[in-house]
Amino acid sequence: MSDLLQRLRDRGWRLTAQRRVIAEVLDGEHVHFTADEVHALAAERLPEISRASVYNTLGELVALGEVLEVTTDGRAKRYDPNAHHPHQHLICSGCGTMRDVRITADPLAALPAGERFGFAVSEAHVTYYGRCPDCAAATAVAGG
Amino acid sequence: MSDLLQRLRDRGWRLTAQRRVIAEVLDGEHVHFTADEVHALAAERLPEISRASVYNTLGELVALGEVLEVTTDGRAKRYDPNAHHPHQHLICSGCGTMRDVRITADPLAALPAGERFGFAVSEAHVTYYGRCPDCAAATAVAGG
DNA sequence: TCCTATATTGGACTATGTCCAAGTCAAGAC
DNA sequence: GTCTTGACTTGGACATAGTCCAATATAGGA
Ligand SMILES: [Mn+2]
Ligand SMILES: [Mn+2]
Ligand SMILES: [Zn+2]
Ligand SMILES: [Zn+2]
Repeated sequence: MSDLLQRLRDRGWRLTAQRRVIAEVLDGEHVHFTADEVHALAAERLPEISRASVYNTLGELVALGEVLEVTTDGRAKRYDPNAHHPHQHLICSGCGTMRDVRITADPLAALPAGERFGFAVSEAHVTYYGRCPDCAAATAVAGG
Repeated sequence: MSDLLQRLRDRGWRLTAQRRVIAEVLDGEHVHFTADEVHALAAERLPEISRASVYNTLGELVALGEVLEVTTDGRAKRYDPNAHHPHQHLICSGCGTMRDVRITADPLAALPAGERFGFAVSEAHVTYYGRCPDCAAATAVAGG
């Protein structure tokens, strides 16, 4: 049993077939699926799983802090199981691929007091944009 | 005539009543309205303006680089007329208020080569989260 | 004033996400 | 192993944000 499933059981969750396949789908590196992608991948193993269960389970995992919700484009939210290692994101503006990255400076230090408008600032998200190697190669072929 | 309307005319845009009121709505500091908010405010001056025209015009302004599209929560996109002065955003996690902020370090410098995965990285967006003074005061009263 | 390419409009349609009442089932009790 | 029950799942209705289109209107030049 995965660490995630064990933690969920410790919290009193019933380990249903639906929750197992969702946990399996979310197991991996650089995983940032949309709810519909999670549903499609889960349905490969458990064809009758419903969209409602996927949304329910993802929402609960986010509430527990086991999964992060990431919204970058104006499209569907993405679900990130890498919740226990703080990180930022690098996104390809061509294909949308998203990589986890770790940065070497604290972005909070770059926000001077005079720019805080009296807010109690607690968190910063940094999102990098660029072209991935695949998209750069495709542009080179197509565009000259 | 505003600078924005002048630039649009220079680009060959027809200056319709709809485009004028949308430009008026977008004139101000710390403006980050949703499309529906732009529509409601524009309709105060021009009641018959359609949602389609608001979406059309906002989309064109974004394509021209006159307005920035900002997506932070999973809700509606926000439209930011402050496109000619690079800035980042500070958002209240209580009420959603968004302020423009300028930071003192280049976030690109914090992303080491080993974390770039072969991407040609071109841009970074930093979003700060915290509680605004109003929401902090409300919490202090309600929560003790 | 007239013409016409461009812009606007209402409404149908798509995508994403939420909610609910009815049925199902995991897991503890025995 | 069987029973019991409250938690879980489900399909479908509903909500919100956004796109698209054919018909209509109009800005601005001739
Ligand atoms: Mn991630
Ligand atoms: Mn802004
Ligand atoms: Zn790419
Ligand atoms: Zn606030």
